[in-house]
Amino acid sequence: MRILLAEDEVELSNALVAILKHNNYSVDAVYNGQDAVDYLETEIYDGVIMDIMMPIKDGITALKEIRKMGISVPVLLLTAKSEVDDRVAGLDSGADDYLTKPFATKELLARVRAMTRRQAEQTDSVLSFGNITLNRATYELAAPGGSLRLANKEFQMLEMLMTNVGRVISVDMFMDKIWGFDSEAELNVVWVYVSYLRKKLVSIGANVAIKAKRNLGYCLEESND
Amino acid sequence: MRILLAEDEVELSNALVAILKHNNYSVDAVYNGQDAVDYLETEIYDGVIMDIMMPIKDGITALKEIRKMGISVPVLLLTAKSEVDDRVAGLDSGADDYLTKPFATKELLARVRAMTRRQAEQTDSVLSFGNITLNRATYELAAPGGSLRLANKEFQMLEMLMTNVGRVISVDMFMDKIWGFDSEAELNVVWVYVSYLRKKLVSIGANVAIKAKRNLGYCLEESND
DNA sequence: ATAATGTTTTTAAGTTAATTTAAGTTGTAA
DNA sequence: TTACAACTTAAATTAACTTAAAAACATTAT
Repeated sequence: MRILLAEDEVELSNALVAILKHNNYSVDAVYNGQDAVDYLETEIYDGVIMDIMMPIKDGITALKEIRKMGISVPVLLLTAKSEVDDRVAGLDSGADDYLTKPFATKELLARVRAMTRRQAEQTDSVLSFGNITLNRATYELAAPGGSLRLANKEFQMLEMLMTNVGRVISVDMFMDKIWGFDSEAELNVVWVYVSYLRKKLVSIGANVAIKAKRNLGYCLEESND
Repeated sequence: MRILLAEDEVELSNALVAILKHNNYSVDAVYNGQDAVDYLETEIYDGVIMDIMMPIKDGITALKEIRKMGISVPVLLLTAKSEVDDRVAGLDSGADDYLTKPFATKELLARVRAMTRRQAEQTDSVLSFGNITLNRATYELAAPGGSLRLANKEFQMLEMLMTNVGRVISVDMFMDKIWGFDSEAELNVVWVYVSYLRKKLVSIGANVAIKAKRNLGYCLEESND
């Protein structure tokens, strides 16, 4: 689940990124309304958390612009106590929900979940490629030879591979999306999980394999044997 | 019992959520008519409390839309003293009842009870899965080996599991629906109640079990032994 | 009011599974 | 044939889950 966070207070932004990452969201952070608009124009997100008071371009203006462009991504506005009027303006401009600062992280997460739930129900809950299927709701991986449940990281790796069939995914990309830029983890973990996944794919008789492209990364390929 | 509250005044909304939660309702709060329509389209509620004056889409328009979509959930309209005419329009548009602001919380609760009573009489008052049955009116849990009465939270947990057989329910979702965002309770309580329910299920010889899907949540499964 | 009872939440210690580290092994291109 | 990238495995660490028990809170009976 990809979230764009537009918040100019660096400390708060960093804290939110950490919290959201820890809750299995992929987060991109920007620090003003203009960047938010630019990012939303070129990338696809499942939800946006946007502060109202921001330099260069405020949250309301940014929101109006993206709605005018026909981008219907759900938006959660952050407002300070004193900005009551902005709140109404925000909802009028196409926000889906708002939250008053300061807020409990628990409530933020709940609202983000509520915001993205509809979105999640619409996207395909079962991915398939070759003779394998991956259930996004249960982490169940199935093939003719059997089925098993993947662990969190295993699932995220395979999900990335299956939603990017034909493209090569670099180790860095796995690290960024699954572990986060700032992660302390060694690149090694990616290799470890590739190894685990391969073993599991073989064990259930899958006809797809994770192929290494030396110096580039990995991609999923169907083995026609 | 799930209630959708559509009220744009944040203070009032928060107060009502607290009161309703305290009276064993699960409440989702939205702050405009459009969100109310969206929520009602995707989720099932036992009743709706809707303010008339709201940004983006007013209560009457929202009500008309949901009736047009064939959603027959009971709706209680909140109207300001000055909006007498709206009241008539509201009842014409398919509202079940209305209440004039300001109102006593006691009266609100009485009306909500009245509103949901019919609904409760219609919906299955006994859930069943495997060899267990759960009586929604008496909180009685029964299986071949005996029966017992569940406590409030125990009941709500099992009710959620039984109305979502086959789906995995996350700890966060339990927290959102049963305890509410603003709850101070630790995630831990969910684990504790799972433990209680398991013990009780075993004690009455149930052939269903609450299975943990690590990192995802819990689901109910029939054990075919 | 007070005690007795039942319910809910917290604490804490034990158990299991997932994740990461680290160190050794294999494969491949220059 | 060497150097580096890719891979594998086992052990160590960390996080998720389970359960028991006690504390906090609420309700009912005495």
